[in-house]
Amino acid sequence: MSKRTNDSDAPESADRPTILDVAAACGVSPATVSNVLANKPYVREQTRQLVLQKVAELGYRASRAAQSLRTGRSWSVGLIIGDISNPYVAEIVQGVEEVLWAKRNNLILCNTGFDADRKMAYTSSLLDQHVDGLILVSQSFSEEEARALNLVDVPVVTVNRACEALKSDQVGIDGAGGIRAAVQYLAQLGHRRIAFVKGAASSPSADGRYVAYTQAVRAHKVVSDSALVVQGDYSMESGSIAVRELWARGAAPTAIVAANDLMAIGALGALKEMGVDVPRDVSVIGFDDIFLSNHPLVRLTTVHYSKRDIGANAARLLMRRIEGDRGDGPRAVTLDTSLVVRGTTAPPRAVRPANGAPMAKTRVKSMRAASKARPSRRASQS
Amino acid sequence: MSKRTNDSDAPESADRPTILDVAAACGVSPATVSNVLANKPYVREQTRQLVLQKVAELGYRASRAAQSLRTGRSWSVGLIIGDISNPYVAEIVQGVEEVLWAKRNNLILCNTGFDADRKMAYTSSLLDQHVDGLILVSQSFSEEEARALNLVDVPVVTVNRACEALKSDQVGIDGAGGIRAAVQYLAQLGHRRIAFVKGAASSPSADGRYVAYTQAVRAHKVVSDSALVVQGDYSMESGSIAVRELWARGAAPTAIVAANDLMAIGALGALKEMGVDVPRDVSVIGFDDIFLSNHPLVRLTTVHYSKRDIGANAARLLMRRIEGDRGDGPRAVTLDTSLVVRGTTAPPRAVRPANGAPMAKTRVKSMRAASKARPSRRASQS
DNA sequence: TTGTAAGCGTTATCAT
DNA sequence: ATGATAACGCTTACAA
Repeated sequence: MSKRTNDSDAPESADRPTILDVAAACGVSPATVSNVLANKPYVREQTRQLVLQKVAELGYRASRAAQSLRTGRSWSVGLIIGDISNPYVAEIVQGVEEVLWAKRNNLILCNTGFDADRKMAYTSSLLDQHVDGLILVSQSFSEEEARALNLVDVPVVTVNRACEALKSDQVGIDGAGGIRAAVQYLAQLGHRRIAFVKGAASSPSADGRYVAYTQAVRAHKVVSDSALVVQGDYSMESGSIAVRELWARGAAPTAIVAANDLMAIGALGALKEMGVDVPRDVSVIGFDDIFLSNHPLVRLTTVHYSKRDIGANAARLLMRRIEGDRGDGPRAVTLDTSLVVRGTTAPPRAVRPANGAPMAKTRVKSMRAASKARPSRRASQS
Repeated sequence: MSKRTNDSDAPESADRPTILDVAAACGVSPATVSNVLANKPYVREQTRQLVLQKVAELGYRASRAAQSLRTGRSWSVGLIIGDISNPYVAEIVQGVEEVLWAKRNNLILCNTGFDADRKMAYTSSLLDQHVDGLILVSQSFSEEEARALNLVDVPVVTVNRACEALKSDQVGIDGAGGIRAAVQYLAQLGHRRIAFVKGAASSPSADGRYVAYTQAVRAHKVVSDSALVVQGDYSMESGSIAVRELWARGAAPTAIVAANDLMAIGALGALKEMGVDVPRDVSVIGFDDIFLSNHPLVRLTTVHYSKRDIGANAARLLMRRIEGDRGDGPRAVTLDTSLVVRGTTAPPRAVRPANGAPMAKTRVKSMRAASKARPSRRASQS
């Protein structure tokens, strides 16, 4: 019998039945109930049925706290992100959520606002509760931080950033390939003065994209001029400022590549306010293909990749590690990008009469966008 | 002494120190360590210092699982939302996250995709882990669901929806007041044919906004015609469709009020494609003031309210209950709205010459937008 | 002011 | 195939 007061006269008692209640109801030991619930192969079919029935009857649900305490697993993973209201982050979260849900894991969301203290506090709180793993989006731990947290044993995967301190798995996108495809496409359209709006100064991904821009500019023999490069910080606002800066410098470009969509869209806004027509006077290409970019009012040509896949891949990588995969060193998955041509790109004014279709709506794989001759190559291999 | 193998010769052992290790290191009992950590008033200052020091030295952190098991509290709350990639949801989450963080509570995020089965599965999983409370965004439990989950005792607060089954606290916005202010503003501008795009058919908030529209139309003696009302579902797509439907019906309106921004923006897209100029040919007002709406390319006049405040209020209400407030019945907080006049509204063509400033950028409290005579009144009181 | 000991609800290791 | 029993790491009476 249960030690509780709820006997059969009061079956709807307020507090939850424990495994002992189930065991008592079945006339078996708690261990057997546990074995049934864990699908152990050696329980007699008859007992299994009985237990299952009583479990349903009593509405028994195992206490996660007790399970965690006993097994050391919490069936939850921590997701540490910088800014949940950034539209592309939401999609990543969705991808993560989906695969975790499939494995009945919980997602514990931590929003740091890119504050290092909060990141540390959150992480150690997650460690307190024995999360089975950690996913960091656009964040990383320094050697020092990793040491302070004593981040041993708990699997970590980073998104859009490497973490040298741990040798953790990571998933990212081929940012450089995307930028190359964008520059190449503009070059083929006839543009010679292609400006670049850089991402946040502290961001590794921003560096990579900038390097890719400079390489592509050289490769396509297009004008390379430091006056065409302006620093942004990934925010929409900084895109507007960048454009004004560009024009203030004199020699305006005929095309602009921004390191992300938010800045490209900010640029679009500034251009509109300045009375510069897109794409007639200037072409604009972004990076990310956020929700907003496909809107009829925006129709931004941009580098596309699946945010949801990023999240899903991160979660899958993590689950593999959690499930015991100690395989060869850190794994890294890099997702492909593709250029989506929408309404903000066209040949520059000079060559325009000779060339049609400024509003093409095709989506093209990065390389194909520029080089019809070799349809099977990808930007990431160029 | 600790029963573990890590004595002072191997202080950096891999597995985490327990309270016993700390107690041993201090030469006190585990209870004392616990008391120190719980800030019990009666511990000797000297002991407190010693314990604190050793705790820091060993890097001891209490196991949440053990604490939960013992105390029944988990220091985490579940947040059940329909669609995390909806831009306005992200801001609500941010508000929730902020107040939970302040109280060092965890946020467990559950994305149901508005699927009832997933909602139920997630909820019972949250219950398994003894979450201290639940926040439901734009969702609710039926009597039956509530019974199936045995949702007793765990505090719940709903956002943008009531839950009659529980008599839970709720936070919402004065949607009706916002819609009234929108209609009133348009009427004062001189519009007579004001269309309305309804929200999702199953949504209580959509009903409320529609009712407010009909009342306002009557109050302002503007044309009331069922041909001016079209069903949407809160999606951008449905806003586009609604506009085409409206025009297909013949007598086009001179103004459109949409039950949310996404639909209003969809409408803007369709109007652009149809060559109908906004605001010259038709005015458009949305509801929500999402991030997108303030963009230079969009500049949507809309009903504003603080999404972050909604989240913060929900979290605060919940924390009060968790902390033991059993006060008088369900509490409800209703946040104010205000009309933000941007670029998508102007007087209708007929009266336009007589009236200026179609691009006013002022933000106005709802009522003031329409009635300069009584600047202190609010839409919610009209 | 501090220590002892019971117990929270599981699961794992033995026996049987 | 099933049952005792001992942890897991903490908090909290209660005793000292």
